[in-house]
Amino acid sequence: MTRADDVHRELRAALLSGTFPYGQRLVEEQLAERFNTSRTPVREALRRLEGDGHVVRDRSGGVRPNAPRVTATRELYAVRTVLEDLAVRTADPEKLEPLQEEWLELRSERDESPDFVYADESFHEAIAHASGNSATERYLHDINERIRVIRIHDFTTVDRIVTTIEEHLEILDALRSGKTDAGAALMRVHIERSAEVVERRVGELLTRMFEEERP
Amino acid sequence: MTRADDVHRELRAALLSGTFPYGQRLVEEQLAERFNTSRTPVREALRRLEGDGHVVRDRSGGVRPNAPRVTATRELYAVRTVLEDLAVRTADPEKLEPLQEEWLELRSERDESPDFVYADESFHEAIAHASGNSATERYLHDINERIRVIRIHDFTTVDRIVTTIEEHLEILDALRSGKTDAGAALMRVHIERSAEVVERRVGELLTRMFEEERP
DNA sequence: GAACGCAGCGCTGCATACAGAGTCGGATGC
DNA sequence: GCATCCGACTCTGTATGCAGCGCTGCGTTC
Repeated sequence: MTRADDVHRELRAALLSGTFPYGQRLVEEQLAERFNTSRTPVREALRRLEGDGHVVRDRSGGVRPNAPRVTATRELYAVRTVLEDLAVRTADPEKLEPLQEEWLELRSERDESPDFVYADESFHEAIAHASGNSATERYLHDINERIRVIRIHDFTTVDRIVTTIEEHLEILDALRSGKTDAGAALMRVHIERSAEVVERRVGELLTRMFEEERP
Repeated sequence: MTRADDVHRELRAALLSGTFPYGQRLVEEQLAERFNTSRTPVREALRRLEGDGHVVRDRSGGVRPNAPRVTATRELYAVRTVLEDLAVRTADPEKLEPLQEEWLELRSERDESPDFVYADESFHEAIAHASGNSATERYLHDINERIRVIRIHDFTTVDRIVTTIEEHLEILDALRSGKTDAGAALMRVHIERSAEVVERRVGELLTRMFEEERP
């Protein structure tokens, strides 16, 4: 674990939690001081975050947090839908047993943690993994990284969490009984529902964010 | 355009053309000398290439070219199929007119350049662009980058080039007359054919590469 | 003869110095 | 009062030095 790894991980977490306003430039030297290191590891972390799409550079070389946009989110959901469809259709049902157990437990626990988005991501990535296609897995992971900053606000109500858990279990039921088409259809509806909720909230969310930014 | 950009671009081209044997370690200092610069831009370029999937790091920090594998190619083709399907179905037919003109010309020219793979890529990326979904475009571009090293060997025969041109024109015909489903079906067949040809050749190709590598 | 240890070295990770591009604000001219 | 120019400052891009890790190969020991 190098310092560049640390900075990358911590800075990403900070970006996702909204620590840095979208307009504000991320200055290498300031970040170096903040993370008690030199500019070199910070530079490296920033380049990686740029590749991850979490920051963008302006033409003068400055780096800023990448503000999520409604259009981009919609586009990512369109891609996600077809990739999840592919994953579901090629997933090996036998590999889904531990996942089912895990989510049955989650249902009984009625976990309301604000980190639910991570649990949700791991559900979808587990299905991609069960498909045995590492490319699908990688691209879905990338999409998750990009929409996480929005999706965090998808699970702020208990209602959404409960619905999500039920839908996950329905999908697993279908897949484990070999009803692939049914599972794929359920998955499609599941993702469309999430897209709707997210889209409804992202507008006001961004408005609020940009208002906070201007003192 | 910084030196890191230059090194990134040139090194990527060198990797795709097979300049560096797959087993051989890419040493920062040697690359710096080769590109007439210092280690810093080389480091940055290597980090980006790592993110692009063109190089991999071993646990001791060394960087090596990422060898294409049959499995990985097959997985990438599976993802490509569903993304091209999405692109075709959402492409704006009106935006395809210049593309059709371009490929009608290509047909009459019977271009047999070894760079045909780039023309082919630009066809598929143009359709993704016409879909107006930049995420689709980005992921398809990424896939093209990853399979190019293999696909270069897809177009070594005139036959494959002629077939490809005809199929491209059929797809455009269907899409421009509003027959979306037909276009999508044609595209699917088109890509499956390419996958078959590639898969048939990739085995022997890799064998040859690894033989050359051992003196 | 095999296994272990140690020294040498090659390479990466990190820190820091320097140069040049970009930016902002103040002074100056109209 | 407004536009413009100039200079100081800020920040990035690049070069380079240094420390430490890990590998290799040789010698030693059992």
